[in-house]
Amino acid sequence: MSSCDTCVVRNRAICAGLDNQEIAALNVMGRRRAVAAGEPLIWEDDDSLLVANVIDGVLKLVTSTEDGREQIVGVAYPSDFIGRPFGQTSRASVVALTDARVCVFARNDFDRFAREHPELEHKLLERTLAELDRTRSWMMLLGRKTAPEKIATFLLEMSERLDDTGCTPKVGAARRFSLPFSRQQVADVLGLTIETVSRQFTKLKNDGVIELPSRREVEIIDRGALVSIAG
Amino acid sequence: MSSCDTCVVRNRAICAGLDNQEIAALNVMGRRRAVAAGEPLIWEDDDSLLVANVIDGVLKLVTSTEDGREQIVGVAYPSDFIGRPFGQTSRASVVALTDARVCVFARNDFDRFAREHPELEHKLLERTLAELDRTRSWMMLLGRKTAPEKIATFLLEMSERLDDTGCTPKVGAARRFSLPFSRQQVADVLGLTIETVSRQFTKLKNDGVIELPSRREVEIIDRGALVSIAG
DNA sequence: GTTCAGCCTTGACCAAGGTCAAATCGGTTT
DNA sequence: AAACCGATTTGACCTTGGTCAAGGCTGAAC
Repeated sequence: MSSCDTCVVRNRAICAGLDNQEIAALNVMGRRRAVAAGEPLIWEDDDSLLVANVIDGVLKLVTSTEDGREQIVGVAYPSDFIGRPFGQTSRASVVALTDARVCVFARNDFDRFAREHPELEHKLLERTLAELDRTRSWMMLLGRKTAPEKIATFLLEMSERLDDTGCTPKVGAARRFSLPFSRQQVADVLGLTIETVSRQFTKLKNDGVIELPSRREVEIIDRGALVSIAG
Repeated sequence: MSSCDTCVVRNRAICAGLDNQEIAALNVMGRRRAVAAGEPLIWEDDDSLLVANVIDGVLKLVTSTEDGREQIVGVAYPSDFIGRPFGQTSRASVVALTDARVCVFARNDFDRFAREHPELEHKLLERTLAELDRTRSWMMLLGRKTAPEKIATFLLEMSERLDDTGCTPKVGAARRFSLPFSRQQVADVLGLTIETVSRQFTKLKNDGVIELPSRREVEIIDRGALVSIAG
């Protein structure tokens, strides 16, 4: 029995829709790997040697300047695809934010397999197009939104992606969730400093819009206010 | 004789590599269209009804907030593909910056054709992955770079994309070029205001890094300085 | 239970870049 | 040549968010 048979993201990842024979072939090429929180999986500007599906956990895609400034350019959740197929180098590092499990493939093998399986390439294309849409709307946030707008938008997006109630499949947005990000990482997503993030969080709490039961925990009290701040 | 036969981007656009029969089929589906400078081709949040290849000219992809702030999230040059295949809505408007010619397809027809021609989908995937890389490095610029760094990075990118010397195929970066952007549009690309853009241009001129022979014209005098400012 | 280290919050201050207003420039029309 | 108009530049001023420097929490280790 292949590990794909027991894969929890089997029907949501790009593997969905492949027939048994194809899954078997993929299964031979790939292997599961655990990545501890904080551990990198792919390095910026390195040769692109591997690609992967996220099984569980959350990972960040990050680019840095020489003088150490960081910008998180993407976040990968379970069933997301990471890495740069059909290209020589990766232009972002991939680092686990939480303990994560991924299903990794050598890029060469994956590229070859993908070219032979149009259905897989199609899935990858759809995912890449959706990611491009999401990335572009994040550009609007980075270029044109104020700090309060950025924070509100971020919290709303998180509440759609995460859910602490254990309710699966998710029904809309979560009221309460646990951030996979430290304050610094929130700052790196939004193009702000850690102090500004902290001050905006505190302000939302004081205004009764959110509760902060612990450092990573967020509870949305007044979603309407958040939507209106997000602009 | 099909218009593809005389198409100047025939070997660079996603049509490259298709056989004669495929080109003939595409040719039946598509039609050429002129878009005047300033004229929109696709509207944000509209149903995604068409996709296109750029034949010549430059177009911007732009998203706006309700209160009128704009962010240019992409720029399309000849041979680039625009529009949102395999999706119900477009998340950015596409507007011509210069007079442009495009080769448009009804999205439905294009989607169907693409699914039947894996080689075409592969080309589209490669292009989309490259665009995602470019978009992500622009996120770093928007989130983490200062105004002088943004302007310098922008001018260097423009000098690689544009060339007034008429030298084709291009040999490296142009020393002198004509911006397809107004000052306001430069501001909308970089997440700045028109005044800041103007001041930074003037400063670079006063420092002897660039010349500004006319409003749209730029000549790079000291590329090294520009690279060092870009960081 | 104490200690410790790392993360987070808060305050005082500062500067980059935004805002508002006016002047200037470059083309075009008359 | 004069008038005009939109785009750009420039100047004065101000706000947002960054910087720097203490403190305060919190959870893990002992």
